[in-house]
Amino acid sequence: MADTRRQQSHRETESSLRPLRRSLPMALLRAREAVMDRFRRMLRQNGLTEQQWRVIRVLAEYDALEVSQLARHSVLLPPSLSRILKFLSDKGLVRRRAVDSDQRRSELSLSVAGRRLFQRVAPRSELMYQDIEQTFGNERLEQLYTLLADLETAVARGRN
Amino acid sequence: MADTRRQQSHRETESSLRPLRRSLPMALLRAREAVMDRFRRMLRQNGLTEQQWRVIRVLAEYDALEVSQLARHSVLLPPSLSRILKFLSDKGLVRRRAVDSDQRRSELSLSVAGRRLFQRVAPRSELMYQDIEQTFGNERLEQLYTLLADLETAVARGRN
DNA sequence: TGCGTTAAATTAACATGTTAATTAGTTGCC
DNA sequence: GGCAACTAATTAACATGTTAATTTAACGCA
Repeated sequence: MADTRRQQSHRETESSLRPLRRSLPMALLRAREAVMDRFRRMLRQNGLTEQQWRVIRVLAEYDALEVSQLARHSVLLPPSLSRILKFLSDKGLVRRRAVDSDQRRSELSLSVAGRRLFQRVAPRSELMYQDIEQTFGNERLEQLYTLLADLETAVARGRN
Repeated sequence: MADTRRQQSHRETESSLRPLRRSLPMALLRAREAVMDRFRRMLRQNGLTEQQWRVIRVLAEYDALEVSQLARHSVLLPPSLSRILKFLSDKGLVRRRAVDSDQRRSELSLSVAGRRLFQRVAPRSELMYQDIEQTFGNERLEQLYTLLADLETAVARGRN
């Protein structure tokens, strides 16, 4: 009887935090890691990190964006994006263009090489998505997208 | 007509990757960031990062674990965990105990101070969970947990 | 016993996450 | 016009993510 605790082993006399299985951040993290594991391998073979690819992908979709917009769309904090943009423009994949009306801002866009890279990698990415759709099922995938968006909205309320 | 492209603006003549709204990794990331934003603020006020708290929480639930197990349960890669354990044991929150049968391994557990910290922070964490449950609804939360676990299983299959 | 192999954990190196501080440019208002 | 307040972006500093290399110990087997 010295140790009857097992799975739910936090002592009942101590503050009782829900078990890890009921942690939403953990569940989201594990699911994301499971999905990204496949993508990361593919991206690495193309010399890209997950985040670098996000930036390229956003620019391919929106054509030209300022840093703030790019940060929002790619879900990157400005400091991270700054470093990534330095890397990508050093590699000649991204171009900067000054904005006349405001010298603090600049517009980012893909270079020709950047577009070529996107065109090469995008099909592989798309294939993986389709594989997931097939394995997981379109219906459940739709449910998941909906729930995730709703969750985002729900927790965003009551902040600020 | 120079720019009729809008949301779905990647040129149709280029390889067509799904729009960002249909990216599962992005959706998972945004949802997680929305949730974590609240937790991170609270944890920081207690001098902890998200990952340090994960480790403490796992140890509170499992009592004593070796590094590999701890890494798996806290969803941290061994290199990250090594650094975090150095930090936590420097702070006196975690203790190491050698394993007799195998000198490469060691067992980690919370110190008294670590347990006290857990007891102080856990209630605040639990409150946030309950707030999310209330805002988002228990039923949808259950659906989400189920879908996330299923997704994990689905994409894990067909790997190695 | 000795040695090649495997395994656990850490360290190394570089990229990103996170918050605070800084820089440079803009705006409002007198 | 000039200055205070504000804003966009970057830089700084430290923590973690990621893969490769290294260290140390255990194991298998001749």
